[in-house]
Amino acid sequence: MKRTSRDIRVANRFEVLRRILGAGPVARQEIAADTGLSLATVSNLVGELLQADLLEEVGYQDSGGGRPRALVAVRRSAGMLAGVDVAETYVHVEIFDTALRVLASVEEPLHPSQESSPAQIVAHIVSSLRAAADRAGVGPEGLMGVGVSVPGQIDRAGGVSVFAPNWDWHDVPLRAQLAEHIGVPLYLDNPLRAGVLAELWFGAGRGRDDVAVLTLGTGVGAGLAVRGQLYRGATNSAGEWGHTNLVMDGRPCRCGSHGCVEAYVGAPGIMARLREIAPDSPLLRPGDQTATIDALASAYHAGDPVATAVVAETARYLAVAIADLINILNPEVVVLSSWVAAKLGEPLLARARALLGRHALSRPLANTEIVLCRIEGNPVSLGAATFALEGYLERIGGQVTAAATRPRGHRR
Amino acid sequence: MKRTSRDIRVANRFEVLRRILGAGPVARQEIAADTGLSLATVSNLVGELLQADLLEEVGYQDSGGGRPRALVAVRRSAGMLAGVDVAETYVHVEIFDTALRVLASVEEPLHPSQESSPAQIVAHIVSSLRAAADRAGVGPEGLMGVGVSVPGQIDRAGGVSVFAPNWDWHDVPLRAQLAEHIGVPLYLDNPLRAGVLAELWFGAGRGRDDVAVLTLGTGVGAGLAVRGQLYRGATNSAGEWGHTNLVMDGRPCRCGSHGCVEAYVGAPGIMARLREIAPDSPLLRPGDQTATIDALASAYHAGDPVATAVVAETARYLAVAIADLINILNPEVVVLSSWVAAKLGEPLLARARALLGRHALSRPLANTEIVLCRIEGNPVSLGAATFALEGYLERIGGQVTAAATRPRGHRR
DNA sequence: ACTGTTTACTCTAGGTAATGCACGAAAGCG
DNA sequence: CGCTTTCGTGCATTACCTAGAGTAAACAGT
Repeated sequence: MKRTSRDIRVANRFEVLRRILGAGPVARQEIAADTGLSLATVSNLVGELLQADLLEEVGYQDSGGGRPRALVAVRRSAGMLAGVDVAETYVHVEIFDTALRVLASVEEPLHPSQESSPAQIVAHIVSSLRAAADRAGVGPEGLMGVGVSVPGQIDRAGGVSVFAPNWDWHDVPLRAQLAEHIGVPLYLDNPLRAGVLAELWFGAGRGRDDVAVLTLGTGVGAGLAVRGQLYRGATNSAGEWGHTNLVMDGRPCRCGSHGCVEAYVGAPGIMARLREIAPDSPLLRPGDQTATIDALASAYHAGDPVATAVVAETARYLAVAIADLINILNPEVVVLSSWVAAKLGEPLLARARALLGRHALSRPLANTEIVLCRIEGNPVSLGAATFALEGYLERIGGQVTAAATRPRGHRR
Repeated sequence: MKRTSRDIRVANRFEVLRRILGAGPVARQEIAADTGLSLATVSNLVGELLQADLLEEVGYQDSGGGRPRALVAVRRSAGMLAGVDVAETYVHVEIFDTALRVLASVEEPLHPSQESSPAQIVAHIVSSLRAAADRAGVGPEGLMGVGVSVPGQIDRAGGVSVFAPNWDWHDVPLRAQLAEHIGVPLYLDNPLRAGVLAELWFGAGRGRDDVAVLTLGTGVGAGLAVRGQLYRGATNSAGEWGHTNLVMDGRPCRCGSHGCVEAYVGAPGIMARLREIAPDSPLLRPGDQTATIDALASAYHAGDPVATAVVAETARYLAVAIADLINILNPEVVVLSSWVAAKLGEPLLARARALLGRHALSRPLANTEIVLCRIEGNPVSLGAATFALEGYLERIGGQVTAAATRPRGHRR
């Protein structure tokens, strides 16, 4: 692992921009105090970002007798980024401004049975990206970068979908295929990693070193961050928490193994539990996970005993699985994300919390914050766009150091 | 996580010394090629280490017509380090030379029922350290540093044993108490972290980024390394793999939970299995884990069906638990260490390997090497001494750059 | 208005690191 | 005794971060 001083610079650049994004208009002094960097360095980095037109000075803050503090904020019109979330049943594209606020979004459905070839998926990505960019008033070539999240295992550096079980893809050079249609920098990765990036920049992971972001949806997994940076593992497939063991020789899992976490706390697992508890329940919508989870959520809030039993039992499994993660990784914060967490997260987490003490070691547990994802909109497309933002930040800067902000044009 | 250029320097210093320790006498050129550092930088770092007397030039290598390459090696007489492994039933001290070869070792037994106060343990550490240093021909004050591994959770920076379940210690300021008797730098941590440090410097973890070292003994746990560095987690308690779930509502574990990995693959767990399979087996030595595991090992090699069944069943559990770790962490290498692995590791690993494919995802599994610990002697005291070595390396250097090795005193 | 005070920012110098390049060192070869 | 080859190191350069000096922009009291 070759480390260079450039890495420090880039990390500091990330950090400064993150603070500004998180705190809105903010003074240099405050950034310096928060990051522990010297004021000179912050001033330098801010100058760099100002010159790159990513920031602007937006006002002044009285400082009680002295020179007022200039407040810097992200120049939202500096450019646009796109984040693409490709899932089994849809392609979701969002266009963001440089403050990562959604400007436009487009979703196209996918029909898993008929649409599974790379060419078809690529066509959907390209067409929905064009449509979204159009709505945001920019040509696709005007974007600063595009991040794409696709399920499965990704060779990020090569831009290759190494293996996507849902479409049975093997070594599909997705980035190259997309590059034929899109002439801006492309970043490919998977939803777990996009999710953790979104939390690190905009969610509960801000300013934290060690983070686990649990994706609770149809599939289940964890995105991990270590020392403030996304952790990928040896082959970019760390975080497959959904396929760790929960019950020896338990339910079969779609991964081929038995007793995986996913088989118990993923949406199909929850449906199976509902079927076990009440085979004829009207809450059960065969073939429709979303509707079933929705029905469970509203029945739970209405006090329905079947829904309560399903939630309680699911929380029992979830608690054990979260405890495992806490014991192994000792993270500062664990975030529950994705659609099952959005719909059922609150009762699941409340009940799981009460059980965690039975399984997690008490000291790591006491030092771990467990929260629901608070990011509005789709964290995966946000995270994908953040890959593009990071890529852009890595490219800027260099020889720019001196006298970047000379003409101030101050009031009066 | 504040990163500074000093960290880079220290990391490079570690890396260079690691190569020299691993490869024996080696030329600067080779180090540069291996590490990717420029020859100038390597020369600079080597000069620094030469001036600190940690290295010496030991010979020359013909280079076919040109100036011969000078070979540098560790000057083993440069000083001594101590590593202390404190366990439930013994205190084991080893004195090492600067190449981390054992010069002397002393072991004192502990009687857990009578000796559990910090003062008693400290007395044992101090007395055995004095005895060992004496055998190595050095006063305890002549050591370059002492690393101490004690079980439980450690506040490394503060040198405090935060919690040690076996002695029911809470917040014992062990380093301060030891410092009253030992006037050299002291480093406190736990066996999991010592074990992974030993593997990173001297074992299967050399040159690897992401490593998991499994400790299979009475207790079970994992030491983790990420990006080539020990991973501690938020409160220095990452790696408690032994207390992750293997069987929902399974065997009670001494941690208070149920169904933990430790309860199935730790030595007491293996004994319990033997008792289940053959309650009257002569292999069973009640109250003596070591003898029982020894008996199992030799019976296994003699083809005994009971021992075979016990090993096979244990391997089933071990395979699942290792698969979990591979799926979550995607490490490059997994090392099986500690005394159960030493005695029974070969058959356990052979059988577990055959089962791993059923539980671990195939691509991460295919990229993970799983090996037995090849370190001779006690990896925990070696790792503890390595903490002291790292501390020493962090302190040296600074203004030393110029003309360090001028008088060469070349042959002829 | 003027002067001092306070606070914010920037510039310069200095320290640390890595590295490319050139030159001296140390061989072998004719 | 040059000539060639290959090492190793000093020096200059570049790229970081930081302390501290200096400058800018306010306010307060004469």
